[in-house]
Amino acid sequence: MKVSIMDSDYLDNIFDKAVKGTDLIKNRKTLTIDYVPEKLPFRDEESKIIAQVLSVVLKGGRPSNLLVFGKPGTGKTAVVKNVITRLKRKSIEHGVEITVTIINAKTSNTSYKVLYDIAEDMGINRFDKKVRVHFTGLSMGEATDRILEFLKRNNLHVVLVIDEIDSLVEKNGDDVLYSLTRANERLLDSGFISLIGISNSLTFKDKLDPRVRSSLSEEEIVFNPYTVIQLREILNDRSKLAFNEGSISQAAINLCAAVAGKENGDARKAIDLLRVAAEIAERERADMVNENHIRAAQEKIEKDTNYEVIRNSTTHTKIIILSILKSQSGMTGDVYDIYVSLCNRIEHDSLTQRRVTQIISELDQLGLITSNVVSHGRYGRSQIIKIAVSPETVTNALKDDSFISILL
DNA sequence: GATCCACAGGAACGATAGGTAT
DNA sequence: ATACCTATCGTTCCTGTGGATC
Repeated sequence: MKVSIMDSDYLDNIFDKAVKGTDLIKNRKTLTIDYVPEKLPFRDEESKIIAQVLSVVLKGGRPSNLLVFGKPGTGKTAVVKNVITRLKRKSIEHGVEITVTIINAKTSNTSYKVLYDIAEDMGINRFDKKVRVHFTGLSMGEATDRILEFLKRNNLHVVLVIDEIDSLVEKNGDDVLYSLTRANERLLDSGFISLIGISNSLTFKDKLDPRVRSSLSEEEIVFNPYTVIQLREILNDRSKLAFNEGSISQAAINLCAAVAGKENGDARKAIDLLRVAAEIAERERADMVNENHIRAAQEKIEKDTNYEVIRNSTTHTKIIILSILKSQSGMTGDVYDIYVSLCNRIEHDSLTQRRVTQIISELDQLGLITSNVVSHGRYGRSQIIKIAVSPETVTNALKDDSFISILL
């Protein structure tokens, strides 16, 4: 009986703690990806330029199209969003009507889905039952026509933000962008579209058709990565909002900044790291987030993402990952042979080598494996493929699949 | 220097699935 | 009922290539 009393004390303690809010974290929301702070440190210049470009809209003019470049986590999206909310506020003050549509090209990963999202966001489907842009079934041309028709009829001034625009072009080419940049010619004076493209890739422009390129990048702005010192200050600011006084050590913040600094100055990752570290510290019921929590968080993030990616792959992809793990040499031919024999063992049809190399290069892009092309002279050219994840993570993730677990 | 291996990776295309227009 | 739309996964066919060996 003694035990159960202790138990209940112990539980009470947890609940009390939770209720009293003696947690480390004061405001959890400020550590999530969606949170956009009021002021973004070190991005004044960039904000100014974007604001200047867009300010034309307040006088009823069409702002130049704008292309925003920068590595992930350099604050592109946040700055653009910030400027736009301010612009909206001002436009209401001045009695100017503008429509702002923000879409993410990575989540809506096909050309048609992009158009659908635009239509949805602008509210076409709510206004007009007859000329809706449906989820599917329309031709691309018809969908664009309907969107433009809608703009024309309502004389809308649209600022269209396409986030991660590079992933759209990568996968589907620039057809959509072409028709969007040409849209103003068709609209004449009834309404307009201003495009703001946000790209993670600096070489994005090279993949565009020259006509699209020149029209899309009437204005350009590059976001440089944050330095470690800047990251530290950002994290300091953020942790003042997020944590209770004295719940995080300066050393932990410094380490966090250093880690993220190594990863291209990615502020998003830095903040993510902070959040996971805080969660770990809370679970341990530590009274302060310290450097060890940051290190643990780093490990956890890496493991979790890889685990999820593998677990959610198709059977073929899983077998290929396993083949790479089992292969001694890591050469394509070797991996493929192993793959085929594994497929035979579970009586699963095997894919052609062409398809397998494609899947392998997809895995490479995800960072699950590394591959280098090596020439063996007379004995041909091949990739050397290696798993970039710990073998335990792989086997853990594969264990859940009853099909595959036999092969382990 | 020519040859030739063992692939890499582009292009075109088909089957299938989910849908609209008339 | 029929024509037509796009996306995804896969196949077939193909051209290109770094460098050890002849």
